[in-house]
Amino acid sequence: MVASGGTRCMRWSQTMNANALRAYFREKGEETGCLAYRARMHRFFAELEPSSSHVTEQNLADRVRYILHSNTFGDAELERLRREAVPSSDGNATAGNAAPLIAQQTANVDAAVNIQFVVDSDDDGIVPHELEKMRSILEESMLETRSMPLENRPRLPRIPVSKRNRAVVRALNPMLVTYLEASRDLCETDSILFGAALAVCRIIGAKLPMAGRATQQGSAIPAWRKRIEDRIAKARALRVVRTVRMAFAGTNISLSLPDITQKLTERIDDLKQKIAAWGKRIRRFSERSRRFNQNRLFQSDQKRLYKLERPELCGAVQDRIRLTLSHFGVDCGQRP
DNA sequence: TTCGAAAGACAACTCCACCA
DNA sequence: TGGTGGAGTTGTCTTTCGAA
Repeated sequence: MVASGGTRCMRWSQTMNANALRAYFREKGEETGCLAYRARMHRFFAELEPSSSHVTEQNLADRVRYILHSNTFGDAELERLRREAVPSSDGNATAGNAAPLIAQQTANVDAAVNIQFVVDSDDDGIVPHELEKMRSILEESMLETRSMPLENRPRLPRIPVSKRNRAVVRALNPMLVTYLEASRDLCETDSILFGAALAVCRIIGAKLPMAGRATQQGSAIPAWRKRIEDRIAKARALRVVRTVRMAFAGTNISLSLPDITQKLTERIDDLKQKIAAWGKRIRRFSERSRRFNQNRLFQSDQKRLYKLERPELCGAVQDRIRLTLSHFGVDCGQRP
């Protein structure tokens, strides 16, 4: 990601976020307005995250502020990190109780994840003791969802359709009936259903992103472009004649027969044309996105656009002006 | 029906100016 | 020196639509 100023955006993982907070809490502690804590916090963060040497003091301070205001971590998790960094800090009673609860919940979830249950090959049934385990995960998930603010709910992944996953859903369905019948309003129904979906994810071991939208390692290259580039690489790596020669080795068929030669040539031409077409598609996309960005910058900040694109753009603009003027019969000389 | 492109909305992140 | 608001940029996700 490239943010304003042309520097590359980094992706902050949950571990880095936690370390940023550890450094913040450790150096800032309970004090307010303490002096030079940012430098100390920065040094401590560098110890915790040696690979993040490019993070500046200001970056780190911004990041801490962002984490604290964006619900990246829940209150209980924040309190836990604070107490971990500043052991003398007692915290308030609620948070103090919440931290062990979270720890316990995490432990439960860890234990629940990816149960190796036995699926009966005939009727997709699940053995009774696994059903009990699943029921307890379901109950935990629903309990958790009920007390969780909507914005803190994790984004659930799409679950691939498989015999195993279908069996889990089939096994959970009858368990939901009791809860749904007792549900008094839509909110409760919603919470039950979300809890059930969460339970399915946990049972099958699907990876759940952290609450509040996880930071994912993104790629600047769109997926379709990567696919085309792969295709091109594969097509280029293909040695048609050599492969065919190897395939026919040991037989009496000669590759120099006119019919075979013609077919090979056609195949090679076909591949070449495909590669050219794929390449053109990528170039069209690059050009389009370059123009799109220029237009957007032109609308928002012309000064900046000319500064960034000076050499080629100035030329292009001058050409355009010259063309317009010449259209009205004005001669403006040659370009330098 | 499936796949890919385009467009829009929103989230994530960075930088800078300003104030106390 | 630290805190903060706000602007700007880019990535990701979702929806829509057309082509195969």
